[in-house]
Amino acid sequence: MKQETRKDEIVNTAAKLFKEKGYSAVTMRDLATTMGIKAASLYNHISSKQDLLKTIIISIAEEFTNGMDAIINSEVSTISKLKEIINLHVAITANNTSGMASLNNDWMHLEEQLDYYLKLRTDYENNFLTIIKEGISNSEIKANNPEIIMFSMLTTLRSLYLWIPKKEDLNTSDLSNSLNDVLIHGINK
Amino acid sequence: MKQETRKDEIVNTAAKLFKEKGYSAVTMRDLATTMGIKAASLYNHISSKQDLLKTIIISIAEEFTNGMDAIINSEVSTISKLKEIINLHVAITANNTSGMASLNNDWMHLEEQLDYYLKLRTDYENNFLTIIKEGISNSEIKANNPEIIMFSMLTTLRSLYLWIPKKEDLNTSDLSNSLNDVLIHGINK
DNA sequence: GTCTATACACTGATAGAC
DNA sequence: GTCTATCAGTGTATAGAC
Repeated sequence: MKQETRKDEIVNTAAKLFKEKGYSAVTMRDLATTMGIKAASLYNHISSKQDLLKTIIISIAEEFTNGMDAIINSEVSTISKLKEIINLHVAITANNTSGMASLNNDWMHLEEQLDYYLKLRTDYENNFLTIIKEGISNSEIKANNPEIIMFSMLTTLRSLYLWIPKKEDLNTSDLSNSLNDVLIHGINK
Repeated sequence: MKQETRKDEIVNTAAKLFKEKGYSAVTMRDLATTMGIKAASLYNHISSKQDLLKTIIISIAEEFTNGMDAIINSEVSTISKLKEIINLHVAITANNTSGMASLNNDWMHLEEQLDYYLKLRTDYENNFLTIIKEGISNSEIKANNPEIIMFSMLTTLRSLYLWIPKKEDLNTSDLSNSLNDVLIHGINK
């Protein structure tokens, strides 16, 4: 564990507030009050409010990109790859629920980094879709509309940040397994 | 079709802008400019910005409540009830994609109506969960964690607003059927 | 139904003292 | 690392003319 710097504290506090009210509704004075200091003091550690958003979102987006790159290049079955994608989302979200909220809801307020974020996001979705289409080709997956399959899985996984903090006794591997059951095998008997 | 009043035009334009940037990031001047008038003129038709949010969110929330009340009181199988819930979400979302974005993302900015909204939402989720638990009791549904089943279905359905506008050639009944396949029957062969 | 003019609180951010 | 003081710009909303 790296030592948490003052900037890290500010970023983490900002992420929590952004999760509650959204980037635009959180003022630098709100953030400073929560930290127990004055707004001007924040600027000794960060350069702008936008800097906070960028720091929160881009690091998580890159985690997803790196995870997906490893998965798509692994030589396992499609069903195994999908399980690994579920594990990836559960692991990243459990580690940073607040940041996931900003990633999902406030990416449009990125300025300089918006295009870069959108590229990471599009690439991720394309890789996900490729995996599903492979599964349909090799008959591991039913020939449903692949976009709907991806949409359904991805929106569930992207919304995990809403759900994980509610379960105080979270076991990430139990959660991954349950999601795998529901998302892959369906719910009807 | 009722005639669209000036207030309706303002509400619909506001919903579109709220969908793009979120309630807090949209200014009354933005809204006025989009309408082709000055900000002050808006106040001849509405009483406040908050009034717009309330109008957008509460009417949709009540549609969901009414739909759910009909479903939970119908005497059909659990699988049929779940199909009807999917139909309900597809129908409401197809009819008002922008409003669904505000419902999902900006409900926390409601003021007087916040508690009322939260009650409608909690009741809806409890009814949904009751239906799933009934299905497990009567062996229509696998004995997975019912909260995870609801979470997975509901987050997918709540995110439909992101997906429906992308499909220019939308056939709502095809979409409902595809979602039913994926959500109920799973994706693996 | 829309305008101009205006109020006045709040916003992100900087300068410079300690 | 935090403070006080401050600025220029923007926020919602109102009053009153046309």
